[in-house]
Amino acid sequence: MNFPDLFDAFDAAVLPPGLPDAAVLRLRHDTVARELAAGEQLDLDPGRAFFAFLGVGACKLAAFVSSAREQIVSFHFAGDVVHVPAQGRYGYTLSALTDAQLLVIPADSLSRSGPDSCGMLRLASRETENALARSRETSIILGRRSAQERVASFILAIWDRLGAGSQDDGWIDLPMSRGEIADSLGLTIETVSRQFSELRDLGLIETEGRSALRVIDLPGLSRCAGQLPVAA
Amino acid sequence: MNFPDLFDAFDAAVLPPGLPDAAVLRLRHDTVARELAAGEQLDLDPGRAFFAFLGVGACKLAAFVSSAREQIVSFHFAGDVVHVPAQGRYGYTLSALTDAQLLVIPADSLSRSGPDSCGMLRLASRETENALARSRETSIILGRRSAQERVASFILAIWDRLGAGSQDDGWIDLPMSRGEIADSLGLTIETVSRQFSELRDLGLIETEGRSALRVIDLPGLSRCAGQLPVAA
DNA sequence: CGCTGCTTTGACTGCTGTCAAGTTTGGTGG
DNA sequence: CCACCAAACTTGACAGCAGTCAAAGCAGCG
Repeated sequence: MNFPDLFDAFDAAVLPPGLPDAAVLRLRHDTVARELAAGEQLDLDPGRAFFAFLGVGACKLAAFVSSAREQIVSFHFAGDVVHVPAQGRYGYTLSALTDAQLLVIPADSLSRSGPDSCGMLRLASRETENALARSRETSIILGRRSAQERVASFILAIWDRLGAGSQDDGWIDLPMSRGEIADSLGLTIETVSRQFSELRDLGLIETEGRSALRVIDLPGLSRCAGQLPVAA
Repeated sequence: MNFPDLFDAFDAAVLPPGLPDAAVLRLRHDTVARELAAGEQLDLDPGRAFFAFLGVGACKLAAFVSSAREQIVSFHFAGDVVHVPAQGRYGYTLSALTDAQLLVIPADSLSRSGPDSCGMLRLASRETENALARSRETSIILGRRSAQERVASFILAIWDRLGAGSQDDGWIDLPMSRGEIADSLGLTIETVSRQFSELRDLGLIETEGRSALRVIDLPGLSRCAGQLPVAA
């Protein structure tokens, strides 16, 4: 996918309808396309915040905590808009899990003044709010859940995200390693592996090779995740 | 403080300068003042998102996880703007730790269309972004830190927030209980209490009664918190 | 002064991290 | 097509930290 196609996809999927052409054109002007190979990391000015629209592939947003370990803030897939914050107490990096194509949009280009920029601002506000909601859910999972609940929650989330549109045989491919799963759940590789094995032994999931995964018993897995129905 | 005083404080502290009078007036019209006694909970439409400006007092924003335990998302103090999200997977509540006075502003009233509303949108966007940054830091702390590091981080954060403007003798009053601290750090009451005792035995802090606290050795406490200097 | 609820401390258990082998996987080059 | 290799994954043994259960100590308040 080249820049025009990527931008069109972005326009169709994300931009609110009815934006003035001038605003879209200016946004298009500020936007840059990037192609990342699997494992490659997006190199940006750490002092500025960005939004990234992921057209193709899968990415992780990670905070640098120490040389030994990073905390993965979120995983993203085709069609997602990622909020990459400016460096505060921690530095953030966006890296590709698979070959990826994305658009990079400086956050301040969405919030520039001007009579026609309200739509852009609303977009930025909405995406930031989405990111906030996801982040707060992450906090809840990290604060209160056992290893098994975390892994089960993770599988459910990935299943929700990748299972629907995937092939009909019900298998999905995890684009991230066990280590990356561990880094996103605040666990070690070994514990993640053990929990995968246990969920397999319980007959809730099936795995094949490093990355193939199938959920057999969705309600059972939800129970393992400690999911409560949303309080009415 | 009555409504006009509260709103003036909000205007002075938060609203960007140069907003059109009409926009400020409309915002003022959509804004409601609330007074909460300690322990009381703000009762809002759970289906809508709000911003709250805390004029006086201290509050906690909590997510309802199970009947046994809540996850406290953040603590807030006089002058803060709190983002109270609409109910998603979890319901959120804002409760007063001390007697509090606050302004409640529906989030959509900041994002309503109109040529003069860009300033409001920018405000909403900025506040949401602040909340996101704090939430991501929380995730990092919950995911990767030991009990002692969490408690030390918590004390440092509170000290930063309350220590500066406080009395000159260097004591601050914690408005939250050990249980609430535990709920915000993903620990149990007993562990929090043990860590307070240990930090006291280490000569890093001093406590008196339930709520009085003084930091004696700030660098030492930072070391206990496992703070890394921001990577250059 | 005595109550109630919060906090502290102690003993013990269990989960998860650490360390250390094995085993599998998927790719690479012969 | 097969053999080999490095990296990723799995499994086991063990230790340590934090949770659980229980009891005692305090603070604030009528």
